[in-house]
Amino acid sequence: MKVSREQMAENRHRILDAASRLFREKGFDAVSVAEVMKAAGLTHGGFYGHFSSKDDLIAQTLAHVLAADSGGGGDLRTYVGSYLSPRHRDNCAGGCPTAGLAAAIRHQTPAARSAMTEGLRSQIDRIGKALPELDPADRRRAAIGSWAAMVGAVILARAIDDPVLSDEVLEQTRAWVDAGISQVSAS
Amino acid sequence: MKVSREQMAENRHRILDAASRLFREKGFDAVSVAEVMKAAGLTHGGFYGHFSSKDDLIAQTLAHVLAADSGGGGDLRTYVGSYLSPRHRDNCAGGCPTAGLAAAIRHQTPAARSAMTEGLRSQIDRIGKALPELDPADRRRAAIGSWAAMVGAVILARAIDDPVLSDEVLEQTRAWVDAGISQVSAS
DNA sequence: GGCTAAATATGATGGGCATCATGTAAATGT
DNA sequence: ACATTTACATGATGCCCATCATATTTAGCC
Repeated sequence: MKVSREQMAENRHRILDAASRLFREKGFDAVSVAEVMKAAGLTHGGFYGHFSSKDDLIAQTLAHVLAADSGGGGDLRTYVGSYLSPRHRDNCAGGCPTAGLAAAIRHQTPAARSAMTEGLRSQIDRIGKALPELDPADRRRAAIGSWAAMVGAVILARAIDDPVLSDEVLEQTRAWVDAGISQVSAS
Repeated sequence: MKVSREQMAENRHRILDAASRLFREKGFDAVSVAEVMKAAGLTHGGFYGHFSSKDDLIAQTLAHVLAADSGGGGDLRTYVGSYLSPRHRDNCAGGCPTAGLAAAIRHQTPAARSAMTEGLRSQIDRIGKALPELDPADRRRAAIGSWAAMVGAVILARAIDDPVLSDEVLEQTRAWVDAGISQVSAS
């Protein structure tokens, strides 16, 4: 049955949100189109009215979730602390899309890779802006190095099957990033 | 046809090597059992004589490749430099299994996760041993923080669709890790 | 109010893949 | 040397999934 324009727009939004959560939680391959539609409260039939293919859904979902990805205008240390927390590690579905999906981007279409690239570019810029006390070269290096460590630590912490070591990876990386930012600031 | 004991052992080894390369290059899901066997010079029929399932192959492949993963007894800065090189970024199939597979471990069986955990534990220890000038607490923090940054940077560099930014992520992370190691050493 | 087009539902279709069944020939032990 | 076991090959089987075909209902326009 046909639905109103605004209902359709809301449906589309729900599909993207559902896809975003499911992809982060289970990976692109392990989520079926039908599963996404069901999570959005629809059936699989209407899917191709919204997207031309599953690859198209992936690309649009990435653009959607990376645009929404704030990173916060707040204090960088606070952000690092929450990023490198057990809570974030355990919340794949609602957590950072870069940590959850960056490694899988390699196997996706150019459109998806492009969306991820732009998301990373702006994330690096955002972190850089949170380090105004540094000169531009140090700022760039600190932003990229910190971001790589943060993403890497969450990926490793999620891969590790021992809660003690997993917690340690998060906490030591937090201390390391904090120290790196401070040391550069002091140099 | 039956083959000799040693031929069978060699076949098994070839299967694991082929699987290791294919998994790193294309991911666990995108590689079929038949593809692995073909790459090993066999047909898919004999597979279940060597492994009880594809999941079993994944777990054994991880144990195989992570045991072989040296990380080198050489200089840490040299290792970091080669790890964070465009050459390594572009060589998924032959590159670090952690960078290629860690993010996918989340969706694998407990046996696979356990193999990855042990691999990471020994890798962190190895990096720590390459920092003998630090006291134990700093050493541990530097080892974990550096390793997280290295893995994260390679994953990000591989995800990015712009060679300039991708190269920059590698190079800036290399500089950041170098500086971090030095700063801690000097503190 | 009635017509038309569009959004979604239900129900195929076809291919890929993990796993299994069976055949075959060679290695191993006596 | 022979029997037997066994490692591998060939050839199903059945499931899951992306995509398509068709039906249905209702929004949007006159």
